[in-house]
Amino acid sequence: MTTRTFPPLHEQMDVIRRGAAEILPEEDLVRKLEHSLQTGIPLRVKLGCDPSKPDLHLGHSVVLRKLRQFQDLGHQAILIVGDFTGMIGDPSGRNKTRPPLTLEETRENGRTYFEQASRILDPKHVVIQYNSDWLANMRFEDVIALAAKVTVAQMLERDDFEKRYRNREPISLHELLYPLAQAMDSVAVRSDIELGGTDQKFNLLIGREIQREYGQSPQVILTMPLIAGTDGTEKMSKALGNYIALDENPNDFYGKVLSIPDHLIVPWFSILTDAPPEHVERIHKDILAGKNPRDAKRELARTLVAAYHSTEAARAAEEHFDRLFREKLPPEEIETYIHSPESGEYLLDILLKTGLISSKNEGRSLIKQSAVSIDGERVHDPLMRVPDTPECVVKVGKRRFLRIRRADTNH
RNA sequence: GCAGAGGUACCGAAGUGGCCAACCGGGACAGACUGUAAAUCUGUUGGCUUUACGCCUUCGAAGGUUCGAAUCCUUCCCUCUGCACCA
Repeated sequence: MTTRTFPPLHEQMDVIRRGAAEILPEEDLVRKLEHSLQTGIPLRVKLGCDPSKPDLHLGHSVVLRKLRQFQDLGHQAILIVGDFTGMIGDPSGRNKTRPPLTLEETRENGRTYFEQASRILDPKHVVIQYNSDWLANMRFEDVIALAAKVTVAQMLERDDFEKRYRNREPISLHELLYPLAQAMDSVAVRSDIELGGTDQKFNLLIGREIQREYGQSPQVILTMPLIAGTDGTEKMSKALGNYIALDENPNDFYGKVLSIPDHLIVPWFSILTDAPPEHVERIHKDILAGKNPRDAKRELARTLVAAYHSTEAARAAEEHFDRLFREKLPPEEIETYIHSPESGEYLLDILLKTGLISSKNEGRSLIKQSAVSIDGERVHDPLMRVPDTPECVVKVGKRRFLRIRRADTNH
């Protein structure tokens, strides 16, 4: 363990507090930071990741960004891949038990998780641990002893369990063990601080209790607010489809940000970007003063795309968006399908084959709704064939395009 | 184990022998409109085709009754509640 120097206490606290929902207990954090300042030993900051759903989105970025801040302050980031707990399935926020994964699947997912998280974290200074390393070796009596440390009433306090119980939805016994497993992770890595969304508060607190049982100084817990998804009401989650993935391509990323309701502009700005608080405040005032929120939203979209891709990509995405939706022109790059006239294919066949429609019925109904056009001409006939031109562009709905090129045309 | 309730399309939820490919709501998709992929209004939302009151597959699973079943019967699987049992 190398020793190092850290920024002064109040500076660290300022950074750590920014955007946090809760720090419990704050005095412990101060104490731990002071200790680290004196000894030069970094704090061990734990974040658990759930390998059952390895697609990270902006919701995850909130807590990852916080972890990054700890890294930048000189502390040790510890990422726990829940490969073992993935076999249990975390019930949070969902009313269906997850299908259990195999250990191999969770390992693989853990890898892609880390890849995506590296867009935010400093990947060189992360310790990655797989919790099967310690959980898989526990004996049944160890598990029972662990389970004895909490009561059923405590477990049922957890909002998700309580709700499901009240709604007479199934709760499997093994789900109750999840918080305990997560707590064992804290014991295993001797975490000083554990990060999580506010929905994790319960689990994080159990970690404190169990660490104490094992004679460790309990971790400080730091929760981050959950952000609303693109629909503006529900929290961002993959299950609800209101998310923006971290590896979303720049164009979709930009477009999805622009589609959020106006009231999310300020919260997203302040929690998802590095924009200084004064700047966010300025934007907030401008909007209240009647400035068109579109401009702020465009800036937000550019900022986010720039953070996850590049400034260049952000500009290109904005141009692409304007081209498509303001000027209603086809995009510059369109997938091309080579068509041989003698094949006798109907337009619908081609659209189905290229995935622009998922069934011919869908295609027919889209044609009926005048959602299909060729080179700007509306298609009305479901038995339409490809026009006898070297090349044409088919548009389905607002966003689906296909260039069809005749096979004999040289290019 | 006993008793009661229940399992319907992406989700929620109607439907208890034919008019059911299945009301309605959400979501999704589309058209109009718009600063926007927002809001609003309208439409579509199992598949196939010769687009038709046509054909095929679907209402936990498998069988059966019937001219005809999501709807009735049998067996099985699963969930919830209560009781019983219980280290």
